[in-house]
Amino acid sequence: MSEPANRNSGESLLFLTDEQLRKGIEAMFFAYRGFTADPDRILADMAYGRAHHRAIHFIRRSPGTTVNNLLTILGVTKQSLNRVLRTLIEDGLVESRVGRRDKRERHLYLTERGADLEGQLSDAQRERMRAAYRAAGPAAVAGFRQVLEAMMDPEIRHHYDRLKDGSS
Amino acid sequence: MSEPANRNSGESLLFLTDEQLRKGIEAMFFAYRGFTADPDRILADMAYGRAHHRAIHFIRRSPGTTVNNLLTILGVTKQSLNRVLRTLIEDGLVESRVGRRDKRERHLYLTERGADLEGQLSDAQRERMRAAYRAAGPAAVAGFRQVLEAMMDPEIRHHYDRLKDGSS
DNA sequence: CTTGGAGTGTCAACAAGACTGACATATTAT
DNA sequence: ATAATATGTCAGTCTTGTTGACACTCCAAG
Repeated sequence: MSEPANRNSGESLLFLTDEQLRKGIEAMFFAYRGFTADPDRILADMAYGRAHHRAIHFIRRSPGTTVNNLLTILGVTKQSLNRVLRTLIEDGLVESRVGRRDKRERHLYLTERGADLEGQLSDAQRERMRAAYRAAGPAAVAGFRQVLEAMMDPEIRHHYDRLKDGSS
Repeated sequence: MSEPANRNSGESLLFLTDEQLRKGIEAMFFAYRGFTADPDRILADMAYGRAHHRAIHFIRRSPGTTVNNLLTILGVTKQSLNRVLRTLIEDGLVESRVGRRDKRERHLYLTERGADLEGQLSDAQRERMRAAYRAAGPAAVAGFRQVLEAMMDPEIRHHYDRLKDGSS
């Protein structure tokens, strides 16, 4: 193929072979396995799974969020989320309060016990993230976030951006 | 909280708050959704799922790989993989050849039809990866890979490193 | 005030894809 | 010969996702 010999450095560095992209795809696959490994190990001992982890993560992140909002963020059906929420509420990890303005809505909060579990799971996951950040260095971390953000669907990106940012 | 006012820049930039790490965790979660979205859409029309995609990806990557090897890379049980492989072989997307040195082993190859599907799925996934790489720039891509690699379990990292690298 | 629609909860049925455990069969290594 | 390895398969379970249907509460528009 007739690739021009000289271009500016930005463009030439952005000539990406299929093999380079493939390696990036594999990095995502393997890294995600590591990313979920620690919480999964903790959850395996209890009657909970990854879905419960996700629910309590985002409830802790946005206390008082509604079921519908959580639905959108998690990208699952209400039936699927409801099963998870029901067990968490029954077990006393999550509290569901009827909305005062709109009584159809349920606002979700972690109980003390729920916050305990969330902390335990988050600690494990953050520890791995922290170790990876330290190993890679600050510049790498910035790049990491940039690429991940560019990989999100625009709608999802919108929800992501609305979550409190810890970069300040 | 007696943080020394002056440290070297590397250390001070590596002081990571829980909120910063939390944001990174969420970035992984949302980005992985985008990462799998395109192949999932294609597969939804067929009788295949994400598990089939993973299998043919790594068969295409390491033609002639054995069942046991694939098992380790994918991190699933042989029963789980066998179900997937069986359908792929029955449908003529994957060929299983008895090993010539060790006749217990089965070496796996994509057929022409299998390679077609693999290409279709990979094209979609690579396109998103390429777009994200372009949007973030070359420096970000390097950091992205560094952090992901540091996040992998050491054993898995070993398998990852052994796959052909496209960075040359 | 009635009616329509939105937000929520719940029931039932189902499917993908993971798991464990047990067992069969070749084949190779000791 | 015997033990270990590589694979395949059957049976059962679990988590987590899906559709579809239906009821209830509440808000807002007519």
